[in-house]
Amino acid sequence: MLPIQLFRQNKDLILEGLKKKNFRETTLVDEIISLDERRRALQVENDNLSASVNSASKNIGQHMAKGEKEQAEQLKAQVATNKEQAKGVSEQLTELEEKLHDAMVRLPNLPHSSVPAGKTPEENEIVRSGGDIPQLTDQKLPHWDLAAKYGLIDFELGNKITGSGFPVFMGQGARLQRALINYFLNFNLDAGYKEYCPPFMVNETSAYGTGQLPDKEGQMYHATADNFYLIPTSEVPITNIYRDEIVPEGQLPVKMTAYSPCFRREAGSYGKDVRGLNRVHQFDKVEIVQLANPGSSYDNLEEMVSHVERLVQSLELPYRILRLCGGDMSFSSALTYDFEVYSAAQERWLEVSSVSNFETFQTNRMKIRYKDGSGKTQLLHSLNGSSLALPRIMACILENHQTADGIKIPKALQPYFGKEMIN
RNA sequence: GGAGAGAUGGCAGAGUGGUCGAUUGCGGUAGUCUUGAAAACUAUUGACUGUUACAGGUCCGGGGGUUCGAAUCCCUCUCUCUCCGCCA
Repeated sequence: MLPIQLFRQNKDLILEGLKKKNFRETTLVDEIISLDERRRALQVENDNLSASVNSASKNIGQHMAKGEKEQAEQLKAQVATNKEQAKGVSEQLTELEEKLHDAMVRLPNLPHSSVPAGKTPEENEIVRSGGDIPQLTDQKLPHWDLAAKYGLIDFELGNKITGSGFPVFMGQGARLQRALINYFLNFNLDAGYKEYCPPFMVNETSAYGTGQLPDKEGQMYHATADNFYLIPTSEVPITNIYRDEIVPEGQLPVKMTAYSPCFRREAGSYGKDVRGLNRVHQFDKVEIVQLANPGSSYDNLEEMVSHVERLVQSLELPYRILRLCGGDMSFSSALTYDFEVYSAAQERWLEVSSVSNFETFQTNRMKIRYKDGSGKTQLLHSLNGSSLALPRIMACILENHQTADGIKIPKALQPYFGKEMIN
């Protein structure tokens, strides 16, 4: 949610940003401005009525105490008419506030100035790349075949137990999952992140706070009996830890990390995108989240990007970092870097991490604030990134590190996996 | 699941219809004293909205009601605690 002050002060900036993000319903902006003006006028009217009721009520009390019944009765009559008016005004006010709020939450975040214009993923900007693409033999296999060959993952069994998109990891495959989770968490801890193990279901307020609601309603699994949502990422519970909090400036930046399974309905996906581990309904991910001082949040973003980069490098995988164009960015983000790893067997790039600065878009909804040097309460900036999502990392490890003798485990991972090879 | 008790400012904890946005203590901040620190003392210290700035308005778990007036009375929802039951 954008701050309302921005609409009053700099409408053009909003329109420009929305255009870059290819957001079409720009009439919402004028609607918001006019709703806000009407709301404030009504607010003043309402406040004045309340003020006169308040002071009259005080006087009534004093008259009653002195036994001056007549004056008291007169004031009562006056209060009654005031209250009649106030009732109508406050009903209108509530209605306007709701309308205003509904309009505000439908607007996406504005892109940072460095975001390239563009509508499709092809227009994303390649920032840099690293690692070497391995030369595989003609016997190279995609990960779903490797998973079957070494007994690592059973996709069919998942169908039987739950449905498609719920793979069963087993044997060395299950062990590799556990190794990756532990390695990622430790890597994040070493960089100063605090570890959390949050609930995997959240209430409506939390889902709304990080922007999943109302924007992505249909993408989350919904436990309707209790009105809980299965988390699509641990960003949701982790960021909500600080909902309605004022963080002491000395604690900034707040750095948090968590492992969680992630649940996504992925309605509308199809084709080669969903083969094997490329797109599943339940997967594991280690997330990093920061709450940062607005003055330095883009430094924090760069720091997170290079953190994730070192992690990808340590897995000995070829990667590239993209700066997403306006049209490919998420609803809530102001600037997003995507990490893609090259799958030498599928001969395509797979997204494995997405690192974003949300500026005040989430914190405005969640009221996550700090006190600045002059003692004024200000919104913090929130940032997050995957560090890392497991399925495609696993796919790429299997595919890129396959040899005739088995699959080589990257050095950094060996202490966690306990072996040098899957064979 | 059953029965009972409760939810007040960063924390603890008063307040059961009328200057209560809220006594007090702790904590925080500033100062006095001190070579410095501690202690002691003094002052100050909630959030939101709104105004150029004042003023004004809202908030005592959420929502609704009674009343001229509600932290205080009534209804309802949520959550917490205690006991019983069940249970990884």
